[in-house]
Amino acid sequence: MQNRCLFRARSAGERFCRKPAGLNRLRGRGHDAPSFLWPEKFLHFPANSVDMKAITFYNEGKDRESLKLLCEKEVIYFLKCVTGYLSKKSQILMKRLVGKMATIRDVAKLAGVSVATVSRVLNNRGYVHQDTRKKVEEAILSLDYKPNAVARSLFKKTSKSVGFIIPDITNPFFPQLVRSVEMVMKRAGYTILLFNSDEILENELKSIDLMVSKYVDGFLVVSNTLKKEHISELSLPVVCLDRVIGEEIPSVSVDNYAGARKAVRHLLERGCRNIAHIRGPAKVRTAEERLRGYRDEIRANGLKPYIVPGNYDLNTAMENALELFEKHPEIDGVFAGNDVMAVGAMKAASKLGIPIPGRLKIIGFDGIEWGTAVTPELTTMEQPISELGKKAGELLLELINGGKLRTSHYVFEAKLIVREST
Amino acid sequence: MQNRCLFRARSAGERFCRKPAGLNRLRGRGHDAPSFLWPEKFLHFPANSVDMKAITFYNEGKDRESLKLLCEKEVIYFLKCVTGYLSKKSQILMKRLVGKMATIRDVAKLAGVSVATVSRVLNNRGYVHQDTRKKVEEAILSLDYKPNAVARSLFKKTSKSVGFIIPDITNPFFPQLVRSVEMVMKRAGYTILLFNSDEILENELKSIDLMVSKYVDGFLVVSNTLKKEHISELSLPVVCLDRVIGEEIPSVSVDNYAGARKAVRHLLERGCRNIAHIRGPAKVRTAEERLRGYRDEIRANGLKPYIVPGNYDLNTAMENALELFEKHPEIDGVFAGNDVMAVGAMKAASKLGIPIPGRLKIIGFDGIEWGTAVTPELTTMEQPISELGKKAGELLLELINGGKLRTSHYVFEAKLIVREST
DNA sequence: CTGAAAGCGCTTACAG
DNA sequence: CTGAAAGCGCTTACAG
Repeated sequence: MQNRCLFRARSAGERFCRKPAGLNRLRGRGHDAPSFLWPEKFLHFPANSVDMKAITFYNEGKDRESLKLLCEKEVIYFLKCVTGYLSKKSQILMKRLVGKMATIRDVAKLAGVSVATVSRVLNNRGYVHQDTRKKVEEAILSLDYKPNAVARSLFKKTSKSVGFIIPDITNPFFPQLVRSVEMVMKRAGYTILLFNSDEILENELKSIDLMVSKYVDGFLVVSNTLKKEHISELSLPVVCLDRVIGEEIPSVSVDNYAGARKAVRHLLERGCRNIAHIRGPAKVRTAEERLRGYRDEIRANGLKPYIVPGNYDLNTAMENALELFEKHPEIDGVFAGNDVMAVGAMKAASKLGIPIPGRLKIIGFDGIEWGTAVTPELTTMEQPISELGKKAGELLLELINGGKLRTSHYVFEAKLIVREST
Repeated sequence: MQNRCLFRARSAGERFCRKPAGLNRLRGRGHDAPSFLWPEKFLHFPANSVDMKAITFYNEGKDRESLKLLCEKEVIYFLKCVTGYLSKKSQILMKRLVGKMATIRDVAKLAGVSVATVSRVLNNRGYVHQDTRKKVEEAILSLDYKPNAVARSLFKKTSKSVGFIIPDITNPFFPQLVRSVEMVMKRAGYTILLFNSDEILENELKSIDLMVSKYVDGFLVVSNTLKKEHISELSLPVVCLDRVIGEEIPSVSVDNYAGARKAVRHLLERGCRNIAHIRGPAKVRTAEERLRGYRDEIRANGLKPYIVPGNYDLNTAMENALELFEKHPEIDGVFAGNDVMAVGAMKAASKLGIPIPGRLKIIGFDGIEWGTAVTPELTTMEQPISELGKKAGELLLELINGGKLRTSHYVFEAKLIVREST
């Protein structure tokens, strides 16, 4: 039996890329080897020595064992030399073992056509003869070839991915938003890069730089800190979610002002006269708008406003509500800036033994799932979160496909969901 | 004044890439233009006509106005021709207006060095003379150059990004997990690609294909459906989270069995004798383990098991608990497979007027924030979610950097958090 | 209908 | 210390 050895050892740590010295003397020695075997391409594993056992295996036709051993031993081998006259099955096997993906050239070679042709059938563009197409498709299948997205990106300057900057996924408002955005984008073949910004401008800017360098096709952002200057120079489709950044940047949001007024009106209709508002954090647009809505509605009814600070989180709201209820036992209604704070207020009331909705009625804002978990269930101004996400995703897609950035602002209505707390 | 016109109109929709007919006759006409201006590279905008106003502006030295007009009018212009002898300031301006990023070649040209040298200072590798480095850094700054991550990826076969497949971000267990993973990965310079799988194998496999084609450096996965065959052939670092997939795949999880026994033991210590278990979905490993823990602990104490199905969600659990409580009024303790279902059980009890913890004690599993929102606050077996995520991220990073996939399984303990429901 | 070649924007081994 | 050149894996306009 002839020696089918194709492998060659190098000293450990050695690396080279092209024209390694001495390699031009390398020839195939198998009876089916091409006469001249200049290695076009090869992989490198820091090697110690020729692995005789592997060679023996290989000579005995036990490809799998041989290759496995070589991979384990980290021996250099010359991929192209080998694939040049290995059986198709072994070729695939080898690539797998080595974690090397088949490329368009492999497919072309196997199908006996040019890479251009393969590309054409891949992209279904231009003319390809039926028979040629068939050959190519077979090659693709047998090599389990998957086009390399990175290479495609580099040429097309597009990556089939979009970024999504949110303040904090841990805030129960966002998971649903992310989910609905992902759904639309995935359907269109886009991947989501998720960034939590903690509302810190620097983080947002860093994320944007990263996205740009990765050729994202656009991004969605929920932010108060970001200004239009940061975005408008980007010449990249951007859609703002939940909060409007500027006239020029398309956005999808909810009418917080109207929603707040409606919430207060609901409490009024339920007979409340001393209505407090637990407000969200200063400088957060949604919080400001809800506060304004509360103020205007209270004023319009000639009532006295009670405003306590909150931070859109449970504990601050609970503590401040506790203080409020103790200082102002006349309070009979609370409009909380969001559901989480509403739950905080409910806990405060429960601690003081104030029955809900008997002596105190509470309404929140957002419509997150928490509201149905608590007892009594929370009345709230529900935001159509999924629709927000869906719309934003669709808008972004439209911008990406249309190219030109049209400016448009979509405003959804918050919807009163009456449950047990009012 | 000389005509500094550099722009040339084409008919609408026309596209070309190289050697457009007639262009070899194009010359620069500005006094500072190079003598021969073969366009190496240019951008195309479907154009209508030469914009004389833009040319006038340009001739008057009003670069900004000129360029703006041309961009608006979508006129072809020859980037390289122009950048060839435009002032540095105008160059930057132009690129910005056109949404074209500076490349390494622009930097090289501006600094008067080769791209290799620029690359060297960029990557801080190899020798670069101080003065050269300075020149390059200045060019980088003045062009606001950012290296293109995609091109780098293509060469390096690495993308500084990792995937994260989870069942559903909407499940309150995952946001915190995602957050903590993101934190470790971001610190190391990695971006997260998020995939919601809905536990559907096909989705998971699709996501994996996508990730591979995008050269992710590894990924994290929470899945029951994925088998080791799907992963082990990938030669890509993978870490399983929350659920173990196989001996070979490194994992980070919680000892659900022990946690479940501890939970039941806690109820026993609190005096419960008829303890029910609302189990999680069949075939979900965590659910099975918790069930087994419950069963063994109950059996070890010679008690009778009560097991009702649940689906890790609120409503199913509530309905089934309702039925259970009505059929078995002797039940005095509930161990729910997760917190969400525990809240469901609480709601059921509250509907039937069963006082908690007076006549019924409830304990959950997970330690999600919900538990503190409800009244009474939920006793639970808290999983160290953030630590899980952190550990998983670190493990993945280690695998990515180490290259070799070592197998290791980290198991955390669930911790009893006694609150008001027991 | 098909292939050769140039190019996307980087990095690296090699040869000065 | 620096530059020319090849290559990562694709796509596309052009020339058959």
